[in-house]
Amino acid sequence: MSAVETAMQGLRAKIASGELAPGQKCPPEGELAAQLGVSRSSLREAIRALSALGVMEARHGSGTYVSSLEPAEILKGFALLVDIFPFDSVLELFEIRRALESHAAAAAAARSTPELLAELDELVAKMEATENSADISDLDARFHEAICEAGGNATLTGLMTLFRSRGRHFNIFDSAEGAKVREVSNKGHRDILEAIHRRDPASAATATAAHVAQSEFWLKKFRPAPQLEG
Amino acid sequence: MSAVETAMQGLRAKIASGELAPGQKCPPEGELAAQLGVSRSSLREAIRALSALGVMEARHGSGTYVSSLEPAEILKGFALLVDIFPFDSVLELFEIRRALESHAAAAAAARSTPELLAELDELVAKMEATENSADISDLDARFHEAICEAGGNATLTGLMTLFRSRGRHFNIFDSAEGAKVREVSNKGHRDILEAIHRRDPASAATATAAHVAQSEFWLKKFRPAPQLEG
DNA sequence: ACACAATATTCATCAGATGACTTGTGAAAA
DNA sequence: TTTTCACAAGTCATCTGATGAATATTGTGT
Repeated sequence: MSAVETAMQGLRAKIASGELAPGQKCPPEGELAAQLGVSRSSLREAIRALSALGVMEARHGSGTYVSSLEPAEILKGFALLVDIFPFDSVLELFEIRRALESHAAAAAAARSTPELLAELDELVAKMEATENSADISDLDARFHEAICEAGGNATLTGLMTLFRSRGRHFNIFDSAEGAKVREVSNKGHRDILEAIHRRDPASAATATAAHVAQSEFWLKKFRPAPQLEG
Repeated sequence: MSAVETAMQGLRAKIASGELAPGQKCPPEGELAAQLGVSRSSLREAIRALSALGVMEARHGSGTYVSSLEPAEILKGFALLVDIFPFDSVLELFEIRRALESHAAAAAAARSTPELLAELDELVAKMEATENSADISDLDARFHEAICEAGGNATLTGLMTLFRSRGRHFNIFDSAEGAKVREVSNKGHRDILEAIHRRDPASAATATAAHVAQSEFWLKKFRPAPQLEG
């Protein structure tokens, strides 16, 4: 086994065994490298790899820490990854969104609270009141996220937020038929919202599936070039 | 921006722009480091991070290559991650499995082929014929994977295989009520199989949801310690 | 008790040297 | 001609040591 693999396995073992608990500070690089029997360079590469996976976090001047290990938290680090997926794969993500967001919407409808309904009402009203595509995109993202959160599964919520992040770069609200897109999108949100108001999980699920499918349709139709910032 | 971040962004940009295409070989470390304006050490850490994310692959003595960038392929690298998730998070993964595998099973039922049916028949027959828990675990995994594959979404298939990988470590077939577990599990597989034979997507979905829920129930009940190898 | 400066700890980066592995080349043998 | 083998070049892997930068701690003076 290579030195870096040795270090990664060693760290993984320390974490899995509880010797290094989530949030805990690790020994300094030099000491840790000695413990694991590798050089500081190799240990640093191992830590860098685990950092990329969201398992550890190195803070300059302070130390290296084990992260929370919550899937929802870890998923946030993968946005960079989704950005470079090929277009066809993005379409596969939409199918997954369709299934999972429907599921979450049904759960949200079953357990909705006045607070959730109030927030969703406000978001939909704001979306219908503006034509600024950036604002709409933000409101739309929050609308879907709030429903996922209400579903009660933080991992699912994180996964959906991650998958949506790529779609947002395509800015379908800015396309040639932007007005039409907004109109149908608003209608979709209304349908979902009403189903949740009625505490109707089945309708919430089908409305959400239809809405996501609609987004997918537009994305396929326009297939605008993604905006790569940075 | 730190040196390693600079290198990662640079590599990401080269990949996103197509300068480095999937499968392509990168320039040697020294040259790449010079291009990006960082030291070899920093570049190596960046490459190590991208390797952990499944975006690149360094082959000793040969060179560094850009990976296929297929989500299904990239997901395979995350098994290490799922291994260290806290137990409660694993339960959240089961809810996701329930939704997604149901979806895939419905799709598989709608588009099943004689080849798929033949394989599933054989897998179920073998599972019913043995009591070896390791074999059963393998066959069970293949059964679910084959159905996901038939669903036609490679990303979804990869995601499910990843999520299942953690559950397998718990070896519920070896628990105190192993015989009972096997019996109910086999019944669940029969139900799913028959629904697919009948080309009945709705039944396939509900049978799959019930089967996954059953697995989740047992896992909660026994909560056996995971076997950490390595 | 508080503010602030000095000190210590720790990660970040760089440079250079050496080892290990892969690959292609060319010569020798079949 | 084809196959086999040794060798050399190219490349990644690892280690060491030194220096810089950010943070945490300590001590001091008010």
